[in-house]
Amino acid sequence: MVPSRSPINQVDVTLSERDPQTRTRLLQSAVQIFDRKGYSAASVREIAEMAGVTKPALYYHFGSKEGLLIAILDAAVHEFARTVSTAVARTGTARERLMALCEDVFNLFEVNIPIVRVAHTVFLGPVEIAPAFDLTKFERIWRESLQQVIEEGQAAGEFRPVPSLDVAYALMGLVDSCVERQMHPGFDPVGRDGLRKIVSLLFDGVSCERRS
Amino acid sequence: MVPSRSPINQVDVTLSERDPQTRTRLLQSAVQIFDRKGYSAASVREIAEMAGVTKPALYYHFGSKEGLLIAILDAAVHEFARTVSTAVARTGTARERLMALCEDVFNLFEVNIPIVRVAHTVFLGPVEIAPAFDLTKFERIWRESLQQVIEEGQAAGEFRPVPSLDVAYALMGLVDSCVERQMHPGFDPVGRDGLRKIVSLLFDGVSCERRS
DNA sequence: ATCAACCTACCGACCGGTAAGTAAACACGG
DNA sequence: CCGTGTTTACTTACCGGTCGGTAGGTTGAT
Repeated sequence: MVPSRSPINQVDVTLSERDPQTRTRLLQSAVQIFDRKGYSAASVREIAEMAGVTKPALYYHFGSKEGLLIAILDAAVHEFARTVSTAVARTGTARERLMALCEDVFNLFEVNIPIVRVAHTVFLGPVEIAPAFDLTKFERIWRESLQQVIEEGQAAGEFRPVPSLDVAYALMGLVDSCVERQMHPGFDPVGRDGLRKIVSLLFDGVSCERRS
Repeated sequence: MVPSRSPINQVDVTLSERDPQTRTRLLQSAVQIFDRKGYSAASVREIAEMAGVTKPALYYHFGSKEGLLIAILDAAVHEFARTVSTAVARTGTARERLMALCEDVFNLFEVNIPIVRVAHTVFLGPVEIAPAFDLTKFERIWRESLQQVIEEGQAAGEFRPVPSLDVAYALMGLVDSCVERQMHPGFDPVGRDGLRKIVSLLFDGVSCERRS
């Protein structure tokens, strides 16, 4: 398995231009390997080979294995923030906007499952392996956006006056669990329709008679 | 760090009896190390040392690193099944029984967070590291128990006639997300009270006007 | 005498990371 | 337009350390 200038594995390269794609290919390869093997079990050799370069090229661009992971997570958190901020700017009832926000986050995660798995296992996984990167950014961005729309809906008389934080936790839990069901082959995927039905349950309630 | 017969680290041993605690101590040590370092990054040397034995003792009892992991997960799934089956046998309204089931599962997970983290990262983590063990057992046991109570509640006219699977998914998602918030130091823990409030939201609904 | 339950000592493979060399692109004084 | 540092973006070759796993001996109980 010699590192080749024209790697057959995955990303093909137009050839003979020195830099411009190397960094990107390293990032793409790292996401794949981290996804399949996990961060700890992934080897920088394998990542570099898949990208068609050698190990020191990786260290030139990212400094360390952890630097590579942080670069991936950094890009992910920026894309997540972009998705959420555009979703919040929509119009409609608070319920419609919350549903759209949940769907947009679900869609973003669904098309980036490898990155989601990496972030997820790094975040909830072993404490001593955790990189110098604040993964709670994801949670804070999402929670604050949700709470904003929820409180607007309560001010408009659309929602009952329950604590907006609890509603935000509930919505995040529902979306997360739907994403997790997409992540594992042993689960029946719920899909966007399933997500809509489940989130609707939270809005409308399950019990016939309401308490409170 | 010489493996000692009377390990100061964690589990203390009554001393000089040869076998009977070794297997148990290995399991307890493995849970701690897997929790802190993750399965891949954990070393069998370190696990054996913490248990006060040497590596071949571990291989004598469990055959391989993966065998050790499977033994942990096996015990966990049995305790989980026991907890769920006793919780389902309670009396009361369907809502009360579902709430109690969610609380019992939450409590079980809360006092076993290291094992939960190990199972969680192994289950949702890297595909190629996944052991020869069916983690969907957890999901199946829990989902079927929930659906049973939900359908009884619907038959009694206590719940609206929505698909019981959707309600089960929602409840599992809510409980899981509360557990995940307990797992990470960067989150404000929600606790049992938070769980009750969040699950109540699903029963009573958030919107003022119900659709459907 | 047998056997379960370990121990010591060792294996080859692979790990993350680095030192030192090099080819191409670029900067710039003449 | 040319020669010539300087810099960028890598390369080959190597390091000490650790990994999971095992061969074979030892010890105490039955």
